[in-house]
Amino acid sequence: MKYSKATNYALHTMLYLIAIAPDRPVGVQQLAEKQGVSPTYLSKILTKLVKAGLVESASGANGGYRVKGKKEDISFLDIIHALEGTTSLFECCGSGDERCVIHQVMLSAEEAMEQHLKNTKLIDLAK
Amino acid sequence: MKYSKATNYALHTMLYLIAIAPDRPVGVQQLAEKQGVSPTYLSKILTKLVKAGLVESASGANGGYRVKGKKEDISFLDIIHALEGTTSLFECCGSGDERCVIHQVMLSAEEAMEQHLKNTKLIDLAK
DNA sequence: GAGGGGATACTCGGATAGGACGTGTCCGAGTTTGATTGG
DNA sequence: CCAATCAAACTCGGACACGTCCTATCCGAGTATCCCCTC
Repeated sequence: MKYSKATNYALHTMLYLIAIAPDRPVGVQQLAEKQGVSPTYLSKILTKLVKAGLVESASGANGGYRVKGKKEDISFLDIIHALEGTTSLFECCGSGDERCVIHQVMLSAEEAMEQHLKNTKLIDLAK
Repeated sequence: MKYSKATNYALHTMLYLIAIAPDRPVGVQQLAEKQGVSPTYLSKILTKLVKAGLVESASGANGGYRVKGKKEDISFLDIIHALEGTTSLFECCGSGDERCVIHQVMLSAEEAMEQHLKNTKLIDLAK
C-alpha cells in the first residue's frame, strides 16, 4: 500500500510544466534530467497524462509536452487518478458494495483524503 | 496502490472477535470459515495482529485467539498499521523529508485519512 | 531565390526483463486439553 | 481411585510456489522542423 514512484514523477513533472509554462513544449529529456529518471521511462508516464487529457504532446523537432487546458483547475487528485486509476483503495467482501459496515468506513476515510487532494491545486505551489 | 486483502481479512476478523467476544478463545478454523479463507493463511494474518499487541493467542486444545486489552480503544488505524506498516504512503525526492512542497501536500492528505481511521473504533460497529 | 530532399530531433507504442510484493499452501514442531489405561 | 501416558486439537514459524504489478530499458516507427543542395 504505497503510491508508486511514477506518481511522484508525474506530480513533479506537472508542477514543473505549470510553474515554467512556456509557449513552446518541453522535451522529455529536459524533464527527465531534472529528476534523474531515464527519458524513456518518463515518456511512459507522460503518455498516461496525455490520455487523461492533462497534457498534450507535440511530435517532431522542437516537440515535447505542454499543459493542456486551464492550469488553475489541475488538482493533485487529477494526476493521481491518471496514474493510479480511479478504483477504490479498498475492496471488500468479494463482489463489491454490499452493506458492509467496514467497507463504508474505509470508503469515507478515503474520501476524506481525496477531498484534500482535490482542493489542492498545483498552481498554488507554483509561485 | 490498494489495500491488501489481508487487511480486509484482518478487519473482519477483529470485528468478529470484538462483537462476539467470548471468554474462551476462538479457533482459526472457525474464523476462516466465516470469510472463506484458508485457515493457514489467516493464521499468518493473525500472527501480525498478535505482534502488534491487538490479540493474544492460546496454544493447545481449545486454544485460539482472543482480543487483548481494551476493546473500546481499538481503531481501524491500529489494524491497518499492523498489516500495512506505519511508513508513509508517499515517498518523495529520494532520501526523504526535505522541503518538498509536493511531499507536504501528500502528507497532510494522508493524515486527513488517518485521522478518520483513528477516530473510528471497531466497537462502534459491533452493536 | 525558390522548391525539394535529406538529416535531425523528438514523440509513440510494443516487447522485454528483472525484482519486489501479495497471496496462498505445505509441513514440521511445540503445547495444551482430555481421555484412556494400568497400578 | 489416582496418576501416568497417549492421542487429539490447536497454534507457531519457516520454506516454498505462483501470479501480478512496478520499474526500467531497448528498439523500431512515425512525424515535424531545419538546413542544404539543386535548379
